[in-house]
Amino acid sequence: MSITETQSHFLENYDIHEFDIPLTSVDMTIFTIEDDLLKVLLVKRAQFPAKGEWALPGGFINLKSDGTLNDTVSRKLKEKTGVEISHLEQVATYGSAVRDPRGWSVTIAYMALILNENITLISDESSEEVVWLPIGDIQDNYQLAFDHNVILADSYQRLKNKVQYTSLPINLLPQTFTLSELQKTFELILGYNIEKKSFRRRLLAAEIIVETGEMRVGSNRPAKLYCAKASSKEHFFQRSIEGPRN
Amino acid sequence: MSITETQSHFLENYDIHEFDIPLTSVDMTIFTIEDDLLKVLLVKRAQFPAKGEWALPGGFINLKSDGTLNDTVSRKLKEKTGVEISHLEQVATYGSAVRDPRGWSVTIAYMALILNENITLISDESSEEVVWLPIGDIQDNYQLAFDHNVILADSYQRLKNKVQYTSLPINLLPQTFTLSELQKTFELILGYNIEKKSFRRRLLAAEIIVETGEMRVGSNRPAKLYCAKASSKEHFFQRSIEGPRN
DNA sequence: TGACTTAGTGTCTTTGTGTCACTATTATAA
DNA sequence: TTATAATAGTGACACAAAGACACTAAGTCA
Repeated sequence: MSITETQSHFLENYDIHEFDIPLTSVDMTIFTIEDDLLKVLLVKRAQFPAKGEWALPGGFINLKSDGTLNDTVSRKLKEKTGVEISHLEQVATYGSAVRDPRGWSVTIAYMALILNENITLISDESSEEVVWLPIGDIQDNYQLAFDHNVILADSYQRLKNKVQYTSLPINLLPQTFTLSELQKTFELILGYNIEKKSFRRRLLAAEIIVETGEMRVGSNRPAKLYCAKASSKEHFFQRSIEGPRN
Repeated sequence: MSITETQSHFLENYDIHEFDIPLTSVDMTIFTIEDDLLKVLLVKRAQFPAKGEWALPGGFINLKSDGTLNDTVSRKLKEKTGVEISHLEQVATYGSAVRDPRGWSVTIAYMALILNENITLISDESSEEVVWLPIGDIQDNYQLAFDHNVILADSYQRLKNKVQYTSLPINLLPQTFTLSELQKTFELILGYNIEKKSFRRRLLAAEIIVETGEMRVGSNRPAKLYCAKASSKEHFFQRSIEGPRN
């Protein structure tokens, strides 16, 4: 037999269930800004295990319909929020014998940023409630299912790190925005204030946003509106942005 | 029934094989420095699928003996090289319906740095050959099994990125080393030369290495020997190190 | 009209890196 | 013994980008 024939033979007789393999799922930390707070989407689980507990949304890969892991995650997000993702990235994969009572399990954790506009959260048979909760509130007062507190903390840390040297927060704002609004978004995530002049210099020098010509009018002096260049929703700066030195 | 009793009942009747779950494995890109070259460990697969092809080392989780994913990876590394890892980090997780001919599969990719000293590579029933190959050579001339060329490229990119703003290369050197040796290691990985003065200023200012008091004698002027502080094998610098401006 | 608020700028300081010529200390070979 | 090459290590200025902060600009609201 040739190598190819032998391999075909091998595959015909291959039974995936013959070996012990871990349960494998995806989970996601979906961030948005609402009422000047950084919030995360949580679901109350309607099924065992961890029935009735708060958890990050997630689920199993559909081996029939999902071609890739990204398909699985996009599908899950759409099931809960009905919207497209603005920014999605893998954070880390967690696997151990004890993190799920059903046995050895692996979960691939993602972080997503979405714009909070016209979103209606959707419950289904797997989740009896779906809500946005402020990140600080969750970390202080919520005991999440499985190891989701750890996953949440890691995702938040990743977000904070990236906000120090990328333009990620643009993904949390609408099409057009003022520099003050953008700075406010950075500050909400980082948890400290940024010097106005440094911030503006940095963003304008990067040439990743463009004046629309319109102004935001409302309270006090009108502000220039900007929109992001298509390719610049994840611009990497050369240096990190710092907080106040004293 | 209470919630707890109901959950026990659920678990007793839970059969992991009832659902379709993907095949889940780990793969690792193990880097070392040998003969002034950055090299990666490859194995020639002795088993189907991809029998006879070169691949990154990896394998399945042992649900009995491995408590965590890290256990799996450490075990695999020890099987091939017999040594402990100096630095290990998760790079990314790859999953799709087509990356493995056996069906839907997920692999969690790790990157490891090890010191190339007194290592004897070990073949076993799963790999008929185990070798160190220069990274450039692999990328130019080797068609690896599965999607391992992509995994290798991503791992190498991660390494290069981190070398620009961390002290990772310390993990590729012995206990004591000179600043020139350390600089050479940075340059090998980055692929460009660093200005000597900038490099030394940066490392000394970070206070992550200490003079041992000994000198490396040999050719020409003796050089001070340094050793890394325990906690500083992954120091993060505030700014990236750059190549020459022109 | 004047106080208040938010938008946006001018400019000096600070920090860390790039550049590059210079000194220092050894091996090696004439 | 001395010159030369090679590697180790430093001094000093230039430059880039961020921090600090006072200032001007243009609106709202009483």
